[in-house]
Amino acid sequence: MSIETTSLSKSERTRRAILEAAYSLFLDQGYHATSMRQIASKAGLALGGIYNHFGSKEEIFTAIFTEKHPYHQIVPLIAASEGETVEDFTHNAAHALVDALGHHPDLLNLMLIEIVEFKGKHVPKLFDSIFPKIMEIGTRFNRFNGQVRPIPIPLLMRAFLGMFFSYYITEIMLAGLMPSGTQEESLDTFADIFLNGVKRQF
Amino acid sequence: MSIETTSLSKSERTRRAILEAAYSLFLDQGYHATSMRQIASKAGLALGGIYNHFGSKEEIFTAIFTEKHPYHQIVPLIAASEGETVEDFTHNAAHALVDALGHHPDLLNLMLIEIVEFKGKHVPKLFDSIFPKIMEIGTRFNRFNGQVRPIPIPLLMRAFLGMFFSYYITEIMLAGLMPSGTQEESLDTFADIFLNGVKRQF
DNA sequence: CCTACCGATCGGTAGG
DNA sequence: CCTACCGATCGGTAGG
Repeated sequence: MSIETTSLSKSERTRRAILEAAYSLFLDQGYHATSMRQIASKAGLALGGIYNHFGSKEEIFTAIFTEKHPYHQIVPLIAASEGETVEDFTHNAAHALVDALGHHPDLLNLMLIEIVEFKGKHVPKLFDSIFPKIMEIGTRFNRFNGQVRPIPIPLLMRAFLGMFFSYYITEIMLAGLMPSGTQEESLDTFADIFLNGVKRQF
Repeated sequence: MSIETTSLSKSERTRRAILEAAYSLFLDQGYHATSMRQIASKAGLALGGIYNHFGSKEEIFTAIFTEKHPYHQIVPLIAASEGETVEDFTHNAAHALVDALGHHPDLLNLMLIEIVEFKGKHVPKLFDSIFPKIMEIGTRFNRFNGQVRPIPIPLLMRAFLGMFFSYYITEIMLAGLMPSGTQEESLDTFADIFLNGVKRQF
């Protein structure tokens, strides 16, 4: 952010400020509970000024949803993970993810907002740009031929991503309430379960 | 609903009507996008009438969250599932759940609304009433001594519930977008992965 | 990009 | 339980 910002046009910088402000407010309060006035105030301009950059409140959300969706961080990270065996790869990918997402489960909130407040209506458009990358990861698993049980690649990918969703969601819902050790241990266990779950048995 | 309703006092019937109306509206639109006027209209009374039964909009949500939370359906179903082996038990529980929840993933929405729009602030109170039941299920897994790898019971329960969350969430996000076979096949695969994941290897 | 404004709708209440 | 109303706030716009 620091390097880029200085080289952006003033209009572009304002646009980013609006997106950043709206992004953090949406994560914190959800979409409908966030007002255009809050966004304007946090972005440092008057209410009316927003409409020079976005046509409506929903247009702001759409821009955020497609530009800042965690998929854009998650998928490349997984794709960049290394490992000769399924074990290595799964663990590396799992930890790269959690390291990068920090322990900020609210990154998932963008997706949850989309489900709760928009009934997933923006998903199809986003999906088009992401599907190829997901299948790319699928081929990574294919390379571990014989190490993985015969599960259709799309389902395997769904389960792999699902592992993270379930980790984060149960963390949000149960964090601190269940006596379940540290977060790292929990993730390791989740990764282990997935790993043993997809591995071919000998 | 049919048998009970007739034996309830008029006031109690109105209360239920309000809860039912609000429930379906919340699932459909989320909390902040649903107005008290919509709830009143759908429940068949005037706006002011609601306040004879609930002190505020949030009080309605709190009542719904604690009374109609899917946990109340999920946990007993799992507890009632049978099976001599971990395999049988896991599969029976998984299918009992999906049969009962129908294929209505939006039942999960209550929980997602709580996360997105309330930041989980009602969870602790709900958790108190549910924790014992969850641990009860944990002891079920304990009975399968030697069949399951040594995973702390709370973590095992978290992973088990997480399996369903991830199934439903990925279904919402990817349903129809990914070429991944029927829903039943997908659930079976999810259950299989969990099962092989927690099973002790021989 | 701001000021000043629009009509609409919000949650909630008084008074009967 | 309804009618009629409250002040506050909403998303959005005109005009400069």
